[in-house]
Amino acid sequence: MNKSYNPKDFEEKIYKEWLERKYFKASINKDKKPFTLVSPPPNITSKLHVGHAFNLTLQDIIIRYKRMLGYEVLWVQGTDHAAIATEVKVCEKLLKEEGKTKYDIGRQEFSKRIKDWYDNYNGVILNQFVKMGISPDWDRKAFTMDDKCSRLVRETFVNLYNKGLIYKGDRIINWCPHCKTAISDAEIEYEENQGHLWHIKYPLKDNQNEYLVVATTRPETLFGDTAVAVNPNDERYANLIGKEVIIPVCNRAIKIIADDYVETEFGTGVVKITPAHDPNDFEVGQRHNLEIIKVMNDDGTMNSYAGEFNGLDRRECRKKLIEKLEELNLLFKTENYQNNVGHCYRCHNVCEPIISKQWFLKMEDLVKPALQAVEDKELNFYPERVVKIYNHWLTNIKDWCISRQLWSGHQIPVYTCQKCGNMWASVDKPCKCEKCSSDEIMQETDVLDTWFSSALWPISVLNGKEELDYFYPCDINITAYDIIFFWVARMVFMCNEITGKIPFKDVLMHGLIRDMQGRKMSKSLGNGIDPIDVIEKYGTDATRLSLVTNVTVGGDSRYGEEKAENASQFINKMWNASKFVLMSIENVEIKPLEKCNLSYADKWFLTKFNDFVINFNVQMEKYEFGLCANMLQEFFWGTFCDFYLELTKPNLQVNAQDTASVLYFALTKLLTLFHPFIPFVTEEIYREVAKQDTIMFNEMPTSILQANQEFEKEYKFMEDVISSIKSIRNARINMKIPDNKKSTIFILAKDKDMFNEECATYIEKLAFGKGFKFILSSADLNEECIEVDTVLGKIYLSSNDLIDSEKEIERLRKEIETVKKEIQRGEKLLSNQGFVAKAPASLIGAEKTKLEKYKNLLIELEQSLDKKN
RNA sequence: GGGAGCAUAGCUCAGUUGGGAGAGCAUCUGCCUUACAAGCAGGGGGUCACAGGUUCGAGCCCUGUUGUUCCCACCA
Repeated sequence: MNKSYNPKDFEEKIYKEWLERKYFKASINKDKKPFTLVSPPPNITSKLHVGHAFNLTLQDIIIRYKRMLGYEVLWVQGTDHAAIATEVKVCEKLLKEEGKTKYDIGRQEFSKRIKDWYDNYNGVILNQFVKMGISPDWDRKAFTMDDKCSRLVRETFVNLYNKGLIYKGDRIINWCPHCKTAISDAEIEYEENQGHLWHIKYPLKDNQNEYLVVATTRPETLFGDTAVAVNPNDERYANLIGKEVIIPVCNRAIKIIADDYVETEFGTGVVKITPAHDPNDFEVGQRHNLEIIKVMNDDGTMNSYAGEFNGLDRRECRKKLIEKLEELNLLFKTENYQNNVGHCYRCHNVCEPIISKQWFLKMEDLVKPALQAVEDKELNFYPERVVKIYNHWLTNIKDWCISRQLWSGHQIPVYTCQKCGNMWASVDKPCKCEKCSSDEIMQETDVLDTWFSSALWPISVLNGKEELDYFYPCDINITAYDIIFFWVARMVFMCNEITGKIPFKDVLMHGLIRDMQGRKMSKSLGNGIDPIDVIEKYGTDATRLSLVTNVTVGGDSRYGEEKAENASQFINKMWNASKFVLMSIENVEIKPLEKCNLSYADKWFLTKFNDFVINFNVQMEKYEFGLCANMLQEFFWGTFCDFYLELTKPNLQVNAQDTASVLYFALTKLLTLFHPFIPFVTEEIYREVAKQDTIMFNEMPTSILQANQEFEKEYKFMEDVISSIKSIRNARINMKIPDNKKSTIFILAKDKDMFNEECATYIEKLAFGKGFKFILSSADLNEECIEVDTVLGKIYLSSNDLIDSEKEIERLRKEIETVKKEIQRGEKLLSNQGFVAKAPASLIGAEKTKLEKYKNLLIELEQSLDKKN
């Protein structure tokens, strides 16, 4: 092993070897139980960011953990085609440079460009992912535009279409004028907007001196008004119902109608009804058979209905129209008004609710089993509170708008005969009409929402029925909570529709990574951390460990580079401890643990280790990876290094073979436990220490001790030894005894049977400096010494040079105070009738024992103090 | 408008069915003790947001308040 830890020495090398040796391969193996991880693939346009790094680390931890527990693990990585994002990039970068639009080159050529672009980029993101050291089966790398995925998309569509679950219709949808496509409700992000509420006069047709005042936030839509509405019970306007008003500027007459939808209290109690541009107005229009007038073009400019404003952008039109209304004295007043305006989740431009002919997937029936599965605990969320969000969304869901007016993506597999008008869905492109055999058939031009294909991912990554039977349903989906609607919910109901089975049992929804101030990382704030930079500086292991340490299930976490530095320091510690073990086992023939002659220290450590491993596995099963990472580090550093390694040092001199064998056992088990978290360094050390090819397939320890091994007596005694060591260290520091003073130590032990040479050595080595010599004593000493009371008994340091009487008296006084407080506490607790009556007996017993102990200690301490005075 | 999370040491956070407030970083003190100064040993530092309640006992359970973050929602 190299002298110091440097991840650059081995991380890349090891990953290459893993790939060459096909360690990540997953295949049907009837001797093993499968474990399948399915999580949303990254967008092909992505760059690895901290969120990905965190997500991938969690996924790889569970995959490696389950692999080591003996499962046949399957984890497929790949990319999602992200139609909108890609199309925008190709249009606005590639084509713009050529001075062309997609319409100039036509759909066929454009599709070719898109494909080229995908071919170029597919793999870029995955190569970045490789840097995280993850272990998916790369041979199965998938892409949502692959033939296999595409075919499943078409099959699913046809199936749903034939069941009558997919329909085409005119509905109000969200239109992004920048992306020039419809988007679904889930893709809308509402942002607070400091806008205005304009009160506009609509003159009565019969008496143009009188008018109704209509309040609106989107005045430019007035060109599409086909009525104004009032509440039927609103007495103010009762006599006007059925009469007509004139739309200002537009000068068209529309009816005054009555509808319950109008709230009397809001605004003026009069609402302009624009069925083409507002979902509520659309419904009102349906009820009253109103005409539908669309006043905007696809790019957000006004059309000819807007008269003189024709061709102006909607925002520009609004400005000019208000000016005009003011001019005409038709603007009654303007109020500041705060409302929520929908923005496109991709380009962040304001979207327009607009009427449009689109394809929809009926949600009502699909959603039922998705809700039922959660109810039946067939589908579980971690943390559990996510269930509420999931249920709420699914119970209030509207039909899903699945069509997009784009040229990239899966084209809707619906065909229309130009001759007979027959419309049908087909998986493969038909060449003739199925009814009249005409070859004049046209395919729908729209493509499907990217999430339609994404939702099929758990199935589309599997090959054929046999794999489906073995690997599906999957075990877990690990995802950030921000895409629960896009991915998780849709995967559930779509996959269930296809297979009749919920696609995964557990969903682990982790939090988001924020900066140290708790802000979202974003380009505009410039507070983002590039995980590649962190990896460059501290290595993959440290990056991974820093991401998962100190996080809770579902909780957001704050991240700064210093966390990677801490993790790196820990790994360095592990490196050095391993070096020590390596030195110790050199030239030693390693014995199996059950044949070792165990020391007190060994028994103590193994007992602690055993408890730890059991608890570790319990937490891992609960997906408490953050807690596990903490526990591991604490155990390794605090228990293994700080105590056990130190305790083995004297034993190595006396009994090298047994001691080294236990050390070897402990280290290899520890490395195995750590491997899912920090795969590279554990592999590197393990190869060196165990002379094996890899640690990757080691059996994950679920216990350390055999069932018949009981070390309780030794364990308890060692706990006292350690406690005494701490007491002595304390005393020494308090009395400022320098390390280089020579002295003899005597101990008056309470339990002489347990107190052997071995335990004496532990105290000598760990509590004192090298100049101290230890002697087991049987009587009180008369000469003046420093006396330390410990749980084991009195310990005396004999050299007069050491004694600083004042310091010692001070220390004794301080300790007496502490002990008195303890006694007070115990007495108070035990004299509490309620406590004695209702607390568990074991607790009362423990408190009594403690009180007794402290009382005795107090007597001894007071005697010591008397002697001094 | 509805819902959820969070509030614990100077900072980042743990705290598993209620049973003596913890870790890391930072700070202070003493140590180059043959794995490790990226280290070792030790110390200081907390009204567990606030106010009630349940209980023998509350950081933990209940109610309310405040602050904060987020999600959902068509009030023109």
